[in-house]
Order: sequence, then C-alpha cells, then structure tokens
Amino acid sequence: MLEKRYDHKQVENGKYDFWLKNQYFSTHDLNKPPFSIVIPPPNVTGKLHLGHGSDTIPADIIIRYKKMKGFDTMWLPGMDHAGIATQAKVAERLRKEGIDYHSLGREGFLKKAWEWKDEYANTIHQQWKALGLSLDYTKERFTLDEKLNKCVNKVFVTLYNKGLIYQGERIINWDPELKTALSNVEVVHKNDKGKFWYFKYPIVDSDDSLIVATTRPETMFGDTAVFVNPKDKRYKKYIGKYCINPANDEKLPIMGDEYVDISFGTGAMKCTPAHDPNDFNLANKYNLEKIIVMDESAHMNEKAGKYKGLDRYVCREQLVEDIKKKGLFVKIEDIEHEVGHSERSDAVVEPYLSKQWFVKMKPLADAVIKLQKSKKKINFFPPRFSKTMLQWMENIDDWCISRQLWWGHRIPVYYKNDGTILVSEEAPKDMSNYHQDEDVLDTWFSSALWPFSTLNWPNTNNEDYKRYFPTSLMVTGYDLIFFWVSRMVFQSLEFTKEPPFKQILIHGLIRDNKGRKMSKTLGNGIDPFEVIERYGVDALRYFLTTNSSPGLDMRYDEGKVEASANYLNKIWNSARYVLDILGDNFIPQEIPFSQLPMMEKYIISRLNLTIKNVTKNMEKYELGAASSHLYNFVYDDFCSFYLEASKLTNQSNETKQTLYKVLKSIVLMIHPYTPFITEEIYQNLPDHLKSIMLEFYPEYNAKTVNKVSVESANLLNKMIKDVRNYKVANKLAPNTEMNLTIISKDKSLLTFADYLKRFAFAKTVNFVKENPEQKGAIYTYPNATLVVNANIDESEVKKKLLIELEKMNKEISRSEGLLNNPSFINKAPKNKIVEEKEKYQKYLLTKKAIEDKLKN
RNA sequence: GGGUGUUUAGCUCAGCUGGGAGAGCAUCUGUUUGACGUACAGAAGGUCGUGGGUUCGAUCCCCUCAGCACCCACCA
Repeated sequence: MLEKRYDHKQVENGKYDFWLKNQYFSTHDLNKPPFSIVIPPPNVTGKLHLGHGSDTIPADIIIRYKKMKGFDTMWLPGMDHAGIATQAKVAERLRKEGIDYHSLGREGFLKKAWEWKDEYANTIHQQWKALGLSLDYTKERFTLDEKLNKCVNKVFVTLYNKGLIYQGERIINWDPELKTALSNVEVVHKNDKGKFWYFKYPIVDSDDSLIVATTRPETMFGDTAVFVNPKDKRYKKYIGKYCINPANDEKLPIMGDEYVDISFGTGAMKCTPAHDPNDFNLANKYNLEKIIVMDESAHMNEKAGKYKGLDRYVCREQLVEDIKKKGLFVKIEDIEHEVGHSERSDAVVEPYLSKQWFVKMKPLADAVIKLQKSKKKINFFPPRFSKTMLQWMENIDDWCISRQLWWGHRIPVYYKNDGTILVSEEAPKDMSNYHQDEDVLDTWFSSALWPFSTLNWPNTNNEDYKRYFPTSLMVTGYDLIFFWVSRMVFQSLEFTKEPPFKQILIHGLIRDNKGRKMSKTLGNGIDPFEVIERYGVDALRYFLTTNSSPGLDMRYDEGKVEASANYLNKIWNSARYVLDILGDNFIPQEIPFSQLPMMEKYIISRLNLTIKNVTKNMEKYELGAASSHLYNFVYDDFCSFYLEASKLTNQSNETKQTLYKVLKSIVLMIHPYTPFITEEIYQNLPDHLKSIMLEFYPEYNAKTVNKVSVESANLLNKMIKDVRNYKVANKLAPNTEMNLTIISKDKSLLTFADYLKRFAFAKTVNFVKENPEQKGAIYTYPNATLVVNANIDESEVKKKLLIELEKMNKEISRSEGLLNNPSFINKAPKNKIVEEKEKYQKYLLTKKAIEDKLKN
C-alpha cells in the first residue's frame, strides 16, 4: 500500500541503487534499434548547478521515453578536465594553503590536479544519482583519459600532416593573469567605460603636428608608424614625412593606407603591430617592425624605458602625465567601448604577438556549411540555431589551440636539438635529443572529439562505435554552440566523415526569479540539491522541463516547483484511491471497448487522445507541450470527473479495470519526467513487473475512441456545473437539494440521474420527452434542456433566455456567414468546414430549444 | 555595424503548419462527495506592444515603428 502522504524522501530513497543493481541503464538489447546520447561532460571544477539540469534532465527524459518506446538506449556519461578553469581552481586552493603552484613543478602540480579531479568526480557522481539520470556508467569517459589522449594525438598529427594545423607568430588574445593564450571565443567582450587620449605627434622639420587618439597610451612604445588615409585631404601632404612619438621621442614614418577611417577619431592612427591585430596586418603589408612592450603578466618591458616593470595601467597614468608635461597632450574624452575580458579570469585581455599553434579553419568550416545546406544536415531543435552556427562558420578565424598551462593534453610536438621538429602520436623512443612542446591544447580541442572519442575511435571496428555512432541526439545550451557544438561537427566530419549526432536539442539558460543570470558575484545561484531536499527531485525535474518552450531562457520560480510537487501529490493520491478500490484480489483483464459503459468509454477515449498528443510532442522533444496535455487529462478528465464519477460504479469490474488501465497509463506516460514517484506507484500496481523501467509506453489506439460517449460525458459534466453555478448565483448552499427536469428525446440521458443526485445534489430528476411547462432556471444544450425547478420570477427567466437567444443568433449568423461564403467553402480545409457545419447544427438545435421554452 | 529572440490575465509563462485565447501563482466567495486542505467547488481578471498589409477570417503570416533581452564584430 502507498503511504498516506506523498513523501518525496521516502519515495526516492533507494530507487536509484535498485536501478543500478539491476543494470537497467547498462543492459543493451542488440535486437532493438539503437538510440544514443553522450552527455555534455561537466567540468570537474566544482559541483553541478541548476544549469546542468537543463542538459541532463531533458536528455534523461528522452532516453527513458525512447527506452519505453522499444529502443536500445545508451546514454554515455563523462566529465571534462576543463584545462584553464581547473588549473585556476587548483592553483587557488594551493595558494590558500600557502603554496605557490609553480614551486611544485609540472609533475607535482599535475598530481594535485588529479587529486582534485577525483574529489569532484565523486561529487558529480553523487549528483547525477540524485538527479536520477539513467546513465550507462560502464561506458564512462574522462577527457584526459589515456585513451582519449591517443585520439587527441592522432587528430593533431593528422591535421598537422594535412597542413590544417600550423605554428605561427600572430596576435593572439593573452590573459595576463593566467598567463596563457586564449581563443577568440574565450574572450568576453564587455562594454567598458574607457578614455580616448589625444596627443600631438610633432612633424619632423615642420611646425605642424598630427593629433592622434588612442585608448591605450602604454602601447605607444610599440608604435612603428602613423597611418592616415591617402584620400584624406587634411593629411595627404604628410605621407612620406616623419613625426615624433610623444612617448619615447622616436621618429615614426607617416604612411598612407585606405584602411584608416577618415571620420573616426582624428583620422590619424598610430600603428602598434605587436599589440593590435589590425596594426599587425598593416605591419605585414608594409614590412614594419613588431615591437612587444610588455611581458607575459602585462608589465612593461625594457622597450618602455623608465616605465619598465610597471603594470600596464600604472604605466598608462604616468605616461599621460609625462606627455602633459611635454605639452603634447591635447585632450581626453570619455568613451564606452567593447573591451575583451578573459572568460575565466576576467582579466582584460592583451592582444599580444606570440608564437602559438593554430587550426586552419576555412576548409573545416566549409565542410560544415556544405553539410547544413544538404539533405543530410543535422536537425536543430529549434531550427534557427543551425543558422547561428553557420553564421559563425562563415566568418571564422583560425583557432588558437595552444595554452600555456600544465593541466591538459600536451602538444605532441618534439623539438630536436638540431632544430628540426617531430610531430608524432608517440614520443620518440630516445628522448635524450628531444624536448616536448611545453604547452597543452585548448580544452575544447578534446571536447570536440567527445562523441566519437568516447566510442573507441579511432578503432571503428567495434560494436559500440558501429552501433551508437553517429549518436542520435545531443542536448545542450545555446551558449555552447560556438565553443563546442560547431567544433564537434567539423572534427567529426573531418575524422569520421559523419556528423557527430543526427539531431540536437538546444535549450536556454536558467535565470533567477528576476530574470538575471545566475552568478557567483551576485550570489543569486540556486542549489538544485536544496530544491531536491525540499520538494523532491521529481518535482525539480518536472519544473525544469515543463515551464518554457525550447531554446528560450526560463526563470527559476519556487512557486512552480511547489506546483509541480502538488501535481505529483495529486497523482499519488489518485493512485491511492484506485488501489484502494481495486483491493487485493484484483486481476487485470482487457474488456472489449464496445462492452464498456458510457463513462468508461469516455475516459478511455480521452486517454487515447491524450496518448496521441503526448506521443506526438515527445517525438518532437516538445517536453512542455507533451506534459501539458497529460496534465490537463490528469486533472480535468481523470481526477475531477471520471474518478469522482467512478465512485458510483466502482464495484463493477468494468470500472475497476478502467481505473486500473487509466492510472497505469498515466504513470507510464509521466515516468520519464518523474521516475521515482512513478516507480513507487508502479510497484504497488497489481501484476507489475520488477520495475517500471521494463515497461512499454502506452500506444494510441484509434479504435478505442468514441465520440458519442465523450460528448455525452461532457454534457453530464456541463449539467453538474450549471446546477452548481445556479446555486452560487442564487446564494444557496452547495449541498442544497434541488428538483431537476431533463427535457430530451435521448434515452441514454436517463443514466445521468444518479450522477446528478450525487454531484449536483439533485433531490429528484424527472425526464420528459417534450417541453411541458416547467418552472425554474433553464439551461439549454443542443439536444437537451435542463430545468432547475424552483420558484423564480418568470420575467427573470425570460430575460435570461432572451440573452441566450441573442447570443445564439449571433453565433448562427457568424456561422452562416462562413458557410455561405464560397471562398471559405472552396479554400478552407475540409475538417474545418465539417467542424463548422457541426457547430452550426448545434447552434440551431440550441436555438430551437430556447425558442420552445420562450413559447411557454 | 550586423544578427537573433521577445512583447499574451496583477506576476511567471503556454498557445501545435491562421478557424472565437489557456495554465500555475496571486486575488475574491464558499467547504460537499469512498484519494488528495499539497485539496475541493465557484468567481473575477486579456482592445494578444504600435500602425499598416495579405486573407472569407490574424495572437499566429508579411511590412513599419517602439520597448526589452541576448549573440557576433578589430574600428584605432
């Protein structure tokens, strides 16, 4: 028996271990068609937050659904080493312990990092368990595993040999705090308040000067030219002359190039090739020297003369003061501009000339563009995100993949003492003449391989790879489209000739209840495990997947989690009632639909229509829409109406069988959303299997839908509501007994009497075929009239009837307008025309009933 | 500078390829049934952002404008 109260803790306790013990997540029936998902590997940087639920919970729901639909599902778990992020965290912890991580050396630090990884992997495992995720742990991977390292090396070497990886000296994004290069996507542009300084650059052998504006005066030590637009009438005459850099008094050539925007700033631009990507391009074009003026921590170097050793911003201030003293300062302007910050450290990124490894993106991106424009394209849900990815691909720069870190896949490049290099999957046997490149690869380099590296690639001749790759579906957030999704796609196309997944479901972000991003600095993050503690994981899962439409952000709303828990409580209690009615000796059996009474036909019909709608939406991964069909069925059709009505007939086998069937179907349908409570209820059903996880999803059966019964039941429901309304309107107690008369030629309405007595407190129910005089409130329906017999003012009754008549006339003329409109008849879809004709008939019948009453 | 999304009840949001707008919470009345007070019964609450267009018919499609949010981009 079920406990009296739905207690989520009691319900959830032990279930996950039970599933694990029975290997429901890891048993694969090879006779079934496969359905596979790989998890977006969470970073081992810390605990899971609410956002992780928006990947994993929808994925779990889909996996459980597909399993019940007869697929061999395989959901592969794993975690990401998260190079920069983890290294920063480990270094931070060491710092708190008073240890400078450099002092440990590479090996010593890595040992600490692995300890950290084990600790957080353990936490994450606990959390996956708490979320109820049906992950196949036998296939778990970690991005820094040896196996995956082999994949990474193979990919690197192959791309290198194809000329798609190269080493180059270019301007990259430098994080001066973490002292590493970053890729473009790891730079977050923020609108910062800055200043625009205007300085005079005196022209050599002249009294004139050029005024040049800059936002970063400290880089002036790296200036090698001043550019103007050759079309600029103001400055044309200076091209070929020299001016003096006010920072260091060096002579700078004044050069012309169309790149310069005449209308921006003063129209004269300083060129700092080693600290600005555009200037770098100009320098290449004109063969200018590239002078680096800072060290790796963004402190000024010897090129800055007396400012050497100063932080870039300190130098900036002092330099401006010194230029002022020279009389070369013109003015200062406040501006707002986009400034790049490191995604991880938030430090202002320094464009920095540096030797790094790059992936040549154009050919790889082109393959993705070609794929998405073909019939074999990956289906995005919602589709617009494909466009997001493509636009990025169309404007892509080469990818800087080397990082000056220790925690990561080390670059498989070996430098020989003689200056030659060896790019190889394996280290040379005799390392004495070699040293390996010190850098590691961008974390996303290995993440990009995840869908196939986890399935034993490059060994493609094995069951898992052949069966589960390409994976069926990816579920991830739109914030990862550039970082991860697009990179998985091009690497997969390049190395497996297949897309990494056939479909991808993109979700939005979870925000706080004010719509703000959850962040540590704001302290507005929600700990999912506190929510689980209070409301249960089923309620959290239900909340997270049913309150928004795909691709849109949602707000965390505790009230809705509570509402979810209430819904589950509703299902729980309906189950308690049904089980109580069924008793201990109940044996489930199929009763032919045609033999069922009207009410049973009605609820079975509605159940089938619900199965149809839910399934349709589940197939589209419209989890919110699917659940709302089920929700409405559970509340309105089942609990509020059928279950109550069943109290009159629940000793009959037909009713018992029906209650059982409907309850079981509901529990099965909602199981993917709320696995714990459904397992608990399921195991209390008669004739149950060992676990609900062995069950199949209810199937829609068009033969067990009967429209007449549905209409009949709806009419009864309407009558009950009308009587209740009558009492409220007349300030009568709800349980006031009334005499009712039903005027109808339809004999089947005789069965309404008992229900009306019970649920509308009818004292008597009289049936008459024609309309004899009846005093009281009158409610008209297409083929019946209900009279609540009472002594009421006749004129009031008449007034109400006239209002109803007018309403009906309006509907009739609307309907006639449509039906007499040839273009409607010609153009509208057939079913709409049929629908409208049916409505029209109903209106006419109702109108006639009203008119008959008015005659009396 | 490009691009995307969004604007529906007091609040948070649904609304399926166009056919008389729904839920949860909040509010107001009232407790009555063989499970549920985490409940039940009822009520109130919406010119579906603005202006146009297409259509027999528009919350939905097209255009305009406005507000809000986000993404991309090297403007010194």
